[in-house]
Amino acid sequence: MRLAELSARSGVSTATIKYYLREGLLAPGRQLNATTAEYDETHLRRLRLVRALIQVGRVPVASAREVLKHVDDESLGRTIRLGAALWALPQAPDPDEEDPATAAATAEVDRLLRTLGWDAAREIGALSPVHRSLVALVATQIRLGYPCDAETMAPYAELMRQAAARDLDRMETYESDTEMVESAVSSAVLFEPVLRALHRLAQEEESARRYGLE
Amino acid sequence: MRLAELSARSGVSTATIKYYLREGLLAPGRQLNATTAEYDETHLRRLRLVRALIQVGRVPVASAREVLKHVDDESLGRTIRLGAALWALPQAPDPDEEDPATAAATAEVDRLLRTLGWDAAREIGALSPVHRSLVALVATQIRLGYPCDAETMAPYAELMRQAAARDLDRMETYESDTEMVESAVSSAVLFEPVLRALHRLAQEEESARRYGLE
DNA sequence: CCTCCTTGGGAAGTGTCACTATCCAAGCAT
DNA sequence: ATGCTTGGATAGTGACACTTCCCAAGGAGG
Repeated sequence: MRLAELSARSGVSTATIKYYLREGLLAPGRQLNATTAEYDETHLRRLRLVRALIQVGRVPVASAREVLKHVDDESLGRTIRLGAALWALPQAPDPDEEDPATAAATAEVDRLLRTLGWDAAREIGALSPVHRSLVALVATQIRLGYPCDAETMAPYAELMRQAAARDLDRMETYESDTEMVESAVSSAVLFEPVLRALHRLAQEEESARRYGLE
Repeated sequence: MRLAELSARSGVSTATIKYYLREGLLAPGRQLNATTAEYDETHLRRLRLVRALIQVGRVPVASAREVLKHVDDESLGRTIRLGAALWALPQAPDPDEEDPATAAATAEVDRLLRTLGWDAAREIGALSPVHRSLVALVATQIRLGYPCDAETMAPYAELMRQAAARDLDRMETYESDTEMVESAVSSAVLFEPVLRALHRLAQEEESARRYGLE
C-alpha cells in the first residue's frame, strides 16, 4: 500500500499523513526506493488511532506522541506501560495551590477515598495526575458554590467503580500487552466520550419521563 | 466593585475581562460615568462560570456565548431552556453518513435504546446532538475494531441511568429556573470531568487490587 | 530517448482561537 | 497639576493543526 492508498483508505489527506510521519505519530513505511514507500495494515490501524486521539479525544499532537511512545515501548512491564500511556493523556489543569478552595477540595477527596476504602488511590495520591485533576475539579466546583463533598460524590464513585470493574474484565480478554495497552488508550479516549454521551442521553430520557417532552 | 477588583477577586486579568465583555460573555457593569463602571457579585459569579466553561470545559468562546444566552433567556420554559443550553455545548463531531460504520452504529444504538426501553430517547432520535454524537463515537469504535454493541453498552448505560436519576434529584433542589439551568450547565461542564476522574481513579484502584502496585 | 505524471520529503505559509499589548481620551485622587 | 485608573478600540502574539509549495527522483507512455 502506498501513501495515496493509505490516504484513500483512511480518509486522511496525504499532506496530513506526511505531517504525522514527520511528527513521529506514525512509523515510516518500508522504503522501496528513493521515491516509494510501502505501508501495511498496521499503519492503517495506527493512523486511525491517531485520528481518533486527535479528533475525538482532542489530544494535542505532542501528547499523542508521548502516549504512543509508551504504547509501543515493549521494554516496560504491563502495569507501568499502561499507567505511563494513560498518564500522558491530557488532564484537567493542575490545582492552584494558592487557592483556599484547593485545600478544602484536597480534604474532601481524601475523605471520599477513605469512605470508599480506595486505599491504593490514597497511597498513590498526588503522584497520580488523575488524583490531582480530581482535586482541581472539585476545587472549581466549590469555588462556584456547588456542593461537591464526599457524600455527594460517593454514590457516583461507586457507579464508576462498577464501570471500572467491567472495563478491566473487558481488558483481560486481550492476549498481548501491546493490544491491551492500545485498547486501554482507545478506551480512555473513545469509550469515555461514549459513557458521557450515554450519561447525557440518560439525563434526557429521565427528564422526559419526569417532566414530559413539551 | 470596579474592573480592577473584579480582576483581583476572580484571578482573571483586566484585559481578559474586557475581552469577555466585548464578546458578550459577561454583561457590562453599571456605568457610573464615562470612565467608571461598577460590577457586583453576579458579575463575579458569571465570570467564574465563563472561566470554568472555557478552561475546564474547553468550550469555544462562541459556544459559551450561545450557552449563556439560553441560560439567561427567561422567556423560555424550563425544559426548553435547559435543552437549548445543553445542546449548545460542543459535541463530538457529527457522524459521517458515507461511512458504512455509521449505519452499523445507528442500528446498534437503536437496538440499545430498545433493549433499555429508553423510548423518549428513541423518539427524539437524530434530533438530539447527543444521540448523533453517540452514533459517531460508536462508529469510530467499530472502525477501530473494538466491540461496541448493544450488549457491551447496556450495563454501562444502566449505570449512567442511575447517575442521571441522581443528577435530576440534585437539580430539583434549585428554586428558580435560572439557578437550575445554570447548575445543569455547570454540571455538564464541571461535574462530567469529575465523573471521568472518578472513573479513571476507580480503574487505577481496581487495577492495583487485581494486579498489585509493582 | 523524451516528456509527463506521481511519489516522498521538507520548508514555509494559513486559519483559528484565546487572549494580550498598546494606545487613547476622559475622569478621579492627592 | 500630575499620576493614577477607567472603558473602548485595534493590532499583535503564540500555540496548534494542518496545508501549500517546491523539489528531485522514479516510472509509464509515446
